[in-house]
Amino acid sequence: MRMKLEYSELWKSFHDIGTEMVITKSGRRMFPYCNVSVSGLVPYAKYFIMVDMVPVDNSRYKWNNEQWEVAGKAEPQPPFRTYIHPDSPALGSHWMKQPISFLKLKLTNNPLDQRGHIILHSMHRYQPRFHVVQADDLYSVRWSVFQTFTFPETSFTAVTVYQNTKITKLKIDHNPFAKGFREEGTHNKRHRAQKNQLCPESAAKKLKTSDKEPEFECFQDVPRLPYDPHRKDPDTLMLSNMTKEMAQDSHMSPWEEVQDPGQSLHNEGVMDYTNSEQLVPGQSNYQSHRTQEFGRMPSPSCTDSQTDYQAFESKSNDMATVPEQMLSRPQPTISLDSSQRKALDFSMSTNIGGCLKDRPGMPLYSQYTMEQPLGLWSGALAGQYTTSVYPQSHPPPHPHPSGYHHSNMAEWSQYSLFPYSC
DNA sequence: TCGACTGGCACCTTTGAATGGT
DNA sequence: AACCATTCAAAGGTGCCAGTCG
Repeated sequence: MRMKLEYSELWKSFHDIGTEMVITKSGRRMFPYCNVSVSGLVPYAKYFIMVDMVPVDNSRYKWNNEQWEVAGKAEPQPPFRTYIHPDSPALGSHWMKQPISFLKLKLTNNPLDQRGHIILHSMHRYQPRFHVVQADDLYSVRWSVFQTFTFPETSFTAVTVYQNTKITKLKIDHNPFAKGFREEGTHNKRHRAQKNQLCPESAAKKLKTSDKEPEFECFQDVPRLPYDPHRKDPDTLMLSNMTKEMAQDSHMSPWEEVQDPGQSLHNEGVMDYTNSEQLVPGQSNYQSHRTQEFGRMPSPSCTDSQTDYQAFESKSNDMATVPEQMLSRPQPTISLDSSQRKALDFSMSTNIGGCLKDRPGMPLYSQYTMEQPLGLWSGALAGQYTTSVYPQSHPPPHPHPSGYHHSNMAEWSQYSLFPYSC
């Protein structure tokens, strides 16, 4: 299986300066947005394609003297969300037919967001990850074969206001929605429009004829992102029928059930971000490699801490080395007796995203899921949970502070729980 | 005091319904 | 009746900026 980032030259032009993505309370699209093409899928097998964003490091940044510099430790990670491409699940032939667009993926800084947007912290760096999961439906995603792809040039700093004016200019130059801010000689269109207020009809007419081409415009040497007006963007569907059905079944928003839980798609067990504390953007820190992970979601019956994750170094330029820390990933699963479930249920109802009140001074961010695929909200009856509770001071390793969790929790990890979570 | 954030604004694109012509 | 092209308004995506907040 191969994945290629479309318009990587445009991404690189942003990356060279230090990509920034605006995040807003209501959600903001990315620009450039993620667009990938895949090959090597089994044409008649069904796949889910997903995206999530992982912190690049454990730092918060500030823009100072025309450059990014570390401004302290990262804030506690907000609820972790995974964006499922709305075509999912679809046949391999469908995914390989044309590039896969994540145009409508939105980023927000609202930790209480109910619309399924990916929640990020401002002034933190993130790296998008693309997951290809071979699964017939959401119920089997949990333990299906998957591969994860990462493109270093897509990393970015989340901001509420652009810091680097060069980034602002690049965005204005290439994003059609920002056309109104482009310069035209000494005056931009905004100024011209103000003049045309005396004669709005002629101004509108002029715009209608001259600004017709609905494409991403690229100046100089930056490639264009083509726009096909005849293509019905699959993103407009927003959710697959499967997801909608699940939502209807549960009388909840699909996002609330599927994506809201703040769970990582895959076990990022020993991701160690602490070694990458550096200025962003580094002047020459662009890494030309691609990373790719291989794995299998654990069997529901597997309760061991280790699974058969594999990774290998790719020979191609598009798929290069796998970070060493990804080679082994713990997969803790625990079975709880009734008293433990009771304690966990109490914790779920009182402490999600907050602190364990009975452990003052030990702020926690809690995530809980149920292992049984059909258990969903009644999963307590199944008696099997996968859970992670970790300090807000991201990242650990940190001695696990909780009293009722897997022994492997000392190894900092965020467990693979998607999508059965709450 | 200052940096981060928010909401409103003007400008723009996108979308889909309505309309008319072939 | 079906198809296509055009028009139009509404919805929504942009960056900017003044004000607010911590």
